Parts: sequence; structure tokens; C-alpha cells
Amino acid sequence: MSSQSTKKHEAINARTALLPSTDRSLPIALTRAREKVMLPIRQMLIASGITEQQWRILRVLQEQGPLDSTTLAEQACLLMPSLTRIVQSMEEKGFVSRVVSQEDRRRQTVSIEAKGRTIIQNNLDEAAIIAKRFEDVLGKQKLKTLLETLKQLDEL
Amino acid sequence: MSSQSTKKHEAINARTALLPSTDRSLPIALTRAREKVMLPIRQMLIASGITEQQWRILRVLQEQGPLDSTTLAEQACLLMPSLTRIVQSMEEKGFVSRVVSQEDRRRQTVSIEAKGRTIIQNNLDEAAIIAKRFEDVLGKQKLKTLLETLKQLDEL
DNA sequence: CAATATTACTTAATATGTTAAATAATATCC
DNA sequence: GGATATTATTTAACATATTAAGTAATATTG
Repeated sequence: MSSQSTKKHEAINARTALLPSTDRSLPIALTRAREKVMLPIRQMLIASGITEQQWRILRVLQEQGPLDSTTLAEQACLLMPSLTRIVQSMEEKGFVSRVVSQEDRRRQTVSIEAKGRTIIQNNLDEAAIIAKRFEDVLGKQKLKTLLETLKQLDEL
Repeated sequence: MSSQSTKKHEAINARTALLPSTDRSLPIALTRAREKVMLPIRQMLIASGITEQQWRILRVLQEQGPLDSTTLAEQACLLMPSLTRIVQSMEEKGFVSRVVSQEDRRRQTVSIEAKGRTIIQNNLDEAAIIAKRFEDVLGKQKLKTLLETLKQLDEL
């Protein structure tokens, strides 16, 4: 922002006009928005002692029933190495259970357990309020458009 | 997806209809889109041996000139503890330098160095091509709308 | 059907994310 | 002006992200 850097900035942009500046960058904008949207959810979950990733795992299992690890990772938007560790830790705490599949013993099925369901119950209402707040801020139509555009990016 | 879990799923949704299901969740959609957009950038940067966060730091410094750590963290979308570590490592590698501010000795100013500029030069064209690809996929108007909506979320 | 390839998951190593606490310098208040 | 509060940065501790390599089971192929 200093005047001496402004000249340099313009000089560089003159020969690299193709790339949008960082304040118009899609990756950065997505990261910022994600952070803002995650923050209240993270704060809510502190009381339950779980992370947003663990919350996503519980919600996916509650919605879709028992899943194999690969599908669960995809649905909860986690990479397999992360999922492995998180599910191990959640199993130790009794939130989920794992059983080896009998048809294919490479696979395992992860299920939500009573303790995990309790966490869902304790947070579902507040999570809905948080989601509603963002819907109200953006408006239903803009939120719908946003989700569609984000989906389009995901499906590339 | 199994039929025995479908009944459970519906039963739960009946009494918790307020919260959108995970496949319509804004946090998850943002995370997925971010991942898709970041992937080609990360792959590009492998050749230079830096991460996307280090790339953001270099780009912000190149655009805006020397910055104090707090501003740099804000602009590069990093938390201060992350910035501290990353800048330390980048300083050791000669990509950036740090000097303590004389007006306020709590502050320090971070500057990009020749080695850092070289990395920018080596990747700017390809970064522009990647950015263009997303612009072409979405269309200029939809990208503009997306950035505006994301900004609106950020400014909450 | 045995060698090879693929798949599902795990482990390892390194980097970043996140919260809390520590540190040092500056600002504020009585 | 000295006690106290605030600010800028760092450190610590733990959790996740990412890439690569490892392992065990299944699938494929000659």
C-alpha cells in the first residue's frame, strides 16, 4: 500500500496482466468464505469436544447409514489418510464402530454408535440455526445459485 | 445407501428437517470447490518445491510490496501462527527477508527476495492459464457473481 | 493357476490449521 | 510516571492435509 510499492505493483501487473490479483483470486475467496462459514460451527462443537471433520463424519453416517471407508471419505470430504486417523480416534471414544467386510476383507464398514448419535442430537438444532443464518444473509436464491456454482466447480 | 438405513434416514430427517443434508451443505460445498480449484495450482508448484500457502505469501508480497506480518497474514489468508512458521522457513530458504520495524519494535516487515521473485516468474504464466481455465468453465458473469457472493460471506 | 496388477486401507513424513499460552513492546489510565 | 491493559509476534500442543510408500486382499492375465 506504500507509495513506493505502488509503482512496482503497476510495473509487474503491466507485464502479467493475465493473472487476477490476490484480492480477486478464486482460491483465496473460497478459503476466506469457507473459514467464515466454518467458524460458528467449530465454536458450537467445542462444547462436544469434536472437530468439524468429526462432525461431518457423524452427520454423513447418520444420514446415509453404515458406509465403507472410501465412500465415507468421499462423502465427508476427507482424504483417506485423514479419515483413517480420525475414525481410529472416534472409535476409541466410542462414537463409531468398524467391522471388516466379509465379502471383501480389504473393506471395512463404519457405523455411528449411540455416543455419536448423542452428539448429533446435542448439536443439530444449533447447526440448523447457523445454516439458517447464512441462508437469511444471502437470501434463498443467492444461496441456491452459490451452491450450484460450487457444485459445477466440484464436478470438473 | 442400503435399504435398511434408508428408513432410519427418513425417520431422522422427519424430526430434524431444519438442517440441510450434507450434500447440500455450504461448508462442504465450499471445501470441495476449494479443493478442486487448488489442485492444479498445487501440482504446478511441486516443480518449485513450495506449497500453495507459500505461493500466496510470495504473490501478496510481490503485489503489495513489504508488509508487516499481521497484514501479510490477513492478505494471504493465513493465521498468525501458521504465518510465523512459514515465513521462518521461507526466510531460511532465502525467498523472503524480515526486519524489525524501528517505529514499533513489536512489528516486523517481510519483503520478497530475488529467489522468491524467481519462483513468481517461473509460475506466473501457468497460474494465469489455470485461472483462465476456471473463468472459461464458469463464464465471466458467473465467476463475477461467485466472487461477489463469496466476498459477501467473508464480510459478515 | 501362478505371476502380476489393482484395490482398500494404513503408516510415515512433512506442512499447515487451530486454540491457548507466553513474550516483549507499546499504549493507556490513574 | 508507574501499574495495567493492549498489541504484535512467537511458541506449544494437538488435529488435519498432503504426498508417498507400505500392506494385505482381491482381480486379472497369460
